[in-house]
Amino acid sequence: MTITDDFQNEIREKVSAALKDMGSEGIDFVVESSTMEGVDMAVPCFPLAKALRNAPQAIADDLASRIQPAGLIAKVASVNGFLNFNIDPEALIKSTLDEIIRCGPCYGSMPKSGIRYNVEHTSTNPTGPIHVGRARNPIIGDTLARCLKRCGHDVTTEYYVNDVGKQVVVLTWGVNNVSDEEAAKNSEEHMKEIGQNEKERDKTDHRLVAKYRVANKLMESDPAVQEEISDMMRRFEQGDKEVIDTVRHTAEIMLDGLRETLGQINVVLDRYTWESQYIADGSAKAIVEKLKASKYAGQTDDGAWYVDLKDFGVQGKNTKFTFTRSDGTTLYTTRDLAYHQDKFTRADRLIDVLGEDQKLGSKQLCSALEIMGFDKLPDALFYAFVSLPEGKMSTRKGVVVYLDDLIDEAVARAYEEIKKRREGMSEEKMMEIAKVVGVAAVRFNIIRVQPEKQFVFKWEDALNFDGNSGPYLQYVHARACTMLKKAGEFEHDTDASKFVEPSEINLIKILSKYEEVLRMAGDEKKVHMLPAYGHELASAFNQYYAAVSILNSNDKRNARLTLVECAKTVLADVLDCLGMGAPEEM
RNA sequence: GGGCUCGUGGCUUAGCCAGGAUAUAGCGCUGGCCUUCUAAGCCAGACGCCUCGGGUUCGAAUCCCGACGGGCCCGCCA
Repeated sequence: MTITDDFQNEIREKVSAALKDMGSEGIDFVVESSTMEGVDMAVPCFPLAKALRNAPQAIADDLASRIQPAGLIAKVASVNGFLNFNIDPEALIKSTLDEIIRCGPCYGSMPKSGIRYNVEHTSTNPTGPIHVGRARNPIIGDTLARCLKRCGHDVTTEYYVNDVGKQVVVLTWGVNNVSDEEAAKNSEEHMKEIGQNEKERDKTDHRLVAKYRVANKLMESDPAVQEEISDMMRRFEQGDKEVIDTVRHTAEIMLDGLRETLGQINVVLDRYTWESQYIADGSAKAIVEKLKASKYAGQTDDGAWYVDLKDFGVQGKNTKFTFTRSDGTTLYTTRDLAYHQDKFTRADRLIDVLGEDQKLGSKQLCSALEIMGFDKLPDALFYAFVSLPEGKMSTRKGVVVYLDDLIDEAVARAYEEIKKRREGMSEEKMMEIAKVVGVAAVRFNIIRVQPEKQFVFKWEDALNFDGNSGPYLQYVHARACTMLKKAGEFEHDTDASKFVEPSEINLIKILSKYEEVLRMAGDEKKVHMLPAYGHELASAFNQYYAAVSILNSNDKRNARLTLVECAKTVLADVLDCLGMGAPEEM
């Protein structure tokens, strides 16, 4: 419950009472935050016109005359058919600042809900390094998880590792049969193809993917290799423990590389769940039996089982959702059902962060769970694909930017900036800050765009450190920190009468909105609201900073420093929620 | 062929779900501001038939219908 909620409730009560006075009890109306400058909340009176048989302006005038400013309502006015309200600035200022001082980093966070959330994200196939197209997934997923925690939920993040299927088998064959020399040669060609002169980096995922590329080529050109891989596939399907373990082991090595990359951008997952587990423990088979027993189940002439989902809103020429092959073995989707069943034993609500290509699959999954009698279904957050200006990202066509390269480039760029402006700073310190700043630029650039919008990756934008960017927010944090350091000890002063500058009142109003933003970003899954808020906050701080001399302000010094500290506290939490560091200098 | 989704200044983008007053911000552009708390900054300015056409409404960027343009999907793949 924020002060804005209280304010809104007071307006609601007053307007209801006034309407009752006017003999129109119980009429519905809305209280909305106003876009007009100098107005906080408004009740549009146009919808009331019909019921009251009067002009909107007249109604607003009438209502305004019946409502006296009291409590949080400082001013009531009738303008153009709107009933406008202003919040008591003193109450807003005092309660906001006191609350931030009282809560510290937890300001804006909501009380424990007791709800267990499971956020599955990233889950890329362990067959190659993460490229910027895939990077949207961990960044959205990790940010959402951080927001949900602040909404009071218990959140677990999870990566579903696909260690079953042809791709990982091919990878495994490559790792065991392709020589280092062959891989190195392929690596060189590949780097030339994607237009880079450097050597492919010495990191497990990059090393292994070279062997995967070679294996794929050999499989196409050499029937003997094709046969070996098919044989492995057969043994895998039959449950040959040796093959299954080898494949899993390979996937684990690959995953080490991916985990390292994710760690670079501050994404750490709580749990890794292996797809092969659901074959081993028989739960995928149990799903098959359950679905077979349903009235929607059927079998093709070849013996493959499916459920028909035409009654579940699945459209198109093929409404059948197949869950076994004709030989009775399970499919990826069958295992995914077992996986979701498992997740529901560990969490109350599931969120899957998925590429938009998974939309139909996700719907089918939900329908199948419904058929099996699940009362709760997973929720999905879809994001549109990332492409490059030259077109769709594709490792095969050599149109690709690896996340590792993007991070390196951003950090190098940040290092240049620091070196330019901070003479005499130690090399070590500069590197440390560059890392934090570069990563922030990368994450911010991706999270700032609404997930459902298509995203064209541009180096120019990703390496932008100005304006609406991660480093911009960090810069403000650093500014606040150095100012507080220079100020030394001071007493908190939240006396509202000391805050009179428009820029400081604006800043405080923005601070007061943080909880609402977290609720939108978390519970409403609108993750992109958070970077927008961060920019708004940082921008307001910079305006304040430019307009008011803070350290030399006599009787207002403590009050202003208090505001700087409060802004710093909130901004630090915004940065943390975005998975970005909050440097004290830069 | 069918389904889903996006379309907002030169470029990127908020607002759309819960319709309201002058459509948000950034990049880029023009001009100004560092002997004063970090100029990764601040201030001022130019730039918009909110893709198009209908409809609903006192009122539409927002809701409905239709077109056009981009993306994604319609495997006994994962």
